[in-house]
Amino acid sequence: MVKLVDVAREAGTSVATVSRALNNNERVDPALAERVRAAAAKLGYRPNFVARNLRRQSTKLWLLIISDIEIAFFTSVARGVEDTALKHGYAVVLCNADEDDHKEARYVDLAVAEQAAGVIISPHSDHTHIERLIDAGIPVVLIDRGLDEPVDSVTADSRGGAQAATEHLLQQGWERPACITGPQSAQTAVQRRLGYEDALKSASIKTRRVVHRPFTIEGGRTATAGLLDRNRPPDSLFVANAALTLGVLQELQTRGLRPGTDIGLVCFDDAPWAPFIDPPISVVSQPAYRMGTQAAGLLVERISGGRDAPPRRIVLGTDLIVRSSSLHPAR
Amino acid sequence: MVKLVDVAREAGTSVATVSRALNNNERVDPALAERVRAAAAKLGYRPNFVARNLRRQSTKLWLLIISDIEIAFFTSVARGVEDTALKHGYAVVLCNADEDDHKEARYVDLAVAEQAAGVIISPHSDHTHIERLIDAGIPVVLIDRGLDEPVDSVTADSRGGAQAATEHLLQQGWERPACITGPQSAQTAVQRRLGYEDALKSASIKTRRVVHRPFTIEGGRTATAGLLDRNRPPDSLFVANAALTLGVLQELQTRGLRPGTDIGLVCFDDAPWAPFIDPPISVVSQPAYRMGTQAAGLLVERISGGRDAPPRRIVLGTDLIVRSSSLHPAR
DNA sequence: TCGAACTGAGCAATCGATTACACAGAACAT
DNA sequence: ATGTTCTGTGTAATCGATTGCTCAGTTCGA
Repeated sequence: MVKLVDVAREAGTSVATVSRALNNNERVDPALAERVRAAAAKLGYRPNFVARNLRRQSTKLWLLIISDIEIAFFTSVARGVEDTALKHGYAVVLCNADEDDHKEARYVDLAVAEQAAGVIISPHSDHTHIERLIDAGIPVVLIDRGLDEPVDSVTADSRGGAQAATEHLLQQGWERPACITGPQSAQTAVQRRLGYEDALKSASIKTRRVVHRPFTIEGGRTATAGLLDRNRPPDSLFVANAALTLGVLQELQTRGLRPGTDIGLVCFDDAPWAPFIDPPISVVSQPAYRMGTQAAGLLVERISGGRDAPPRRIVLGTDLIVRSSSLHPAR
Repeated sequence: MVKLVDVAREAGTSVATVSRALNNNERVDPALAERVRAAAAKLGYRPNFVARNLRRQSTKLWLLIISDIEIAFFTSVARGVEDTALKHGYAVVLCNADEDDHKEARYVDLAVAEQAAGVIISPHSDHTHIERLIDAGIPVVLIDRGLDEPVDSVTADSRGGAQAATEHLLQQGWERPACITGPQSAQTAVQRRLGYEDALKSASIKTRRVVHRPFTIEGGRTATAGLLDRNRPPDSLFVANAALTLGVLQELQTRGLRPGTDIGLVCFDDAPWAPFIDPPISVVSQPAYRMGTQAAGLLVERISGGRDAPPRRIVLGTDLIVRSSSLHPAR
């Protein structure tokens, strides 16, 4: 590897001058600077970030720790974060915590040890590890899931969206809805459940029919099976995420039940395939990409601006997209 | 931040001893080592990786550079890589090159600058930047897409899978297939096209009907529109990836054409939603997770074992999964 | 008993880039 | 002509952990 001292030798000057010339020409003779640049190019010099970071005690690297990379929502978020980061000269790397507390902790430690410039994280549960980041003075922005901590956050209005979705089912004429949501530990799962219950309350429906499961296809399948095997099974479902939805569809298919005909269905989180399912799925859509850009924006401000400005919580609205799966056959 | 010297002071010894005690006790008095560990724990010491990496000239970090994070195939690969990496003590971060040469170059530079222990990459095109990695002595494993370079690689048998898919269409009784594939620059796109053409050749069909597009929903849509607007439109489609497939479905829906009834359809790459589309999509499935674990295995061997062992190319088989979209109504 | 071999621990060099400080020479003021 | 300021460059300290080298003290064999 060619290093600063090699460039200095080639250009016939000192390492200090080379460093200055290559960085921002702060008072370096233009002719010399040009010679240095030429020498660096000739030798193919690439700065060693490890050394630079050690000296500067800072990096241009963000960690984006997401709770499950297989959820399409997060990949859109990631793209939003990345596009914004790039504009501000930061590189973003993704870490997949996989809904696993232990893995999340590992990545948080990585952020500290590598002295990341900032972290955007969708915390797995309330019992999270962001304290370590705060202790280490690393700016943090929460995404998708908020916490009680005084930290910047960007979330979608899960509760409102869930309520709207459930009200839509009721308006359609479905009478016995159920809710399939994620684990109790996930704030989004709880919020979506609460929104569902808000709608039931307004409609004076007493039976709750709520099932918590991991946010997975398998979770959706078993939850659906359990609900349909009850004595008084639900006639419609509000499902809290796209992975769960695939499991629901699988179980419905097995039983020969057709959404929109035999059972009403609305899901949280729009997926690119939702319009092509048989029948097309009605969904609550979240502005995933925009959540990413907003979170990145907050992080940039937090890093460069005031570190002790009061935390900001951005809540973005959701849209109900009615397709066919939620329509009642009688109407 | 508490550092080694603080721990040394607390434990009443020198930094050298603390370092040794905290690493692998190589000849440190057990009692002293215990005192050191206690001091470290009390002070909450976390090693500074930046400094460690600089000194050791090596890290425990892998970069996984994938060409598009929104493709579900890659997220499965990522999980495979990660699970294996973890077992061997490496941390993996994902970088999304987004089918963009420039972004890919940025991440390759990041790998060099951060002195990554290894890189797994699905190169955007032949004109790739892995030479820089090789020059820097960083072990590389290619995934999904191979190159002419003498580098380890793990790929799926795209050509064979495409051929099998196309032969299946022909056997079903479809007579005028077309192929919608990715950009010429992507090796997988070309291989799948070639497999398609192999099948046509065996069946003595002369008309090729091949369209190249970016691997996106929009690409699938416009390709389908273009094909159907021809004088003699195809009666069936072989589509080279899941994103393209969504675009195809969109256009077919617009025109009121139903796969398996009005037009035959087989797609490369199984997606979790494929069974639930109307009608369920026949696909060629790739062992994505296993590709990830295999690639990680190669990288581990390359790092620890011989750096100059001859490169290995692993090609994994694919499975044709017949659902309904490819069936001919006459049969 | 004496020297060789070994053990455990500390000193100081090292990784590569940045930057505080020093300093020579030019430009300028008096 | 002499002192002051400014410019551009070089020397050396620094970031924090690792590790080669050194050395005091101990063990062991002859």
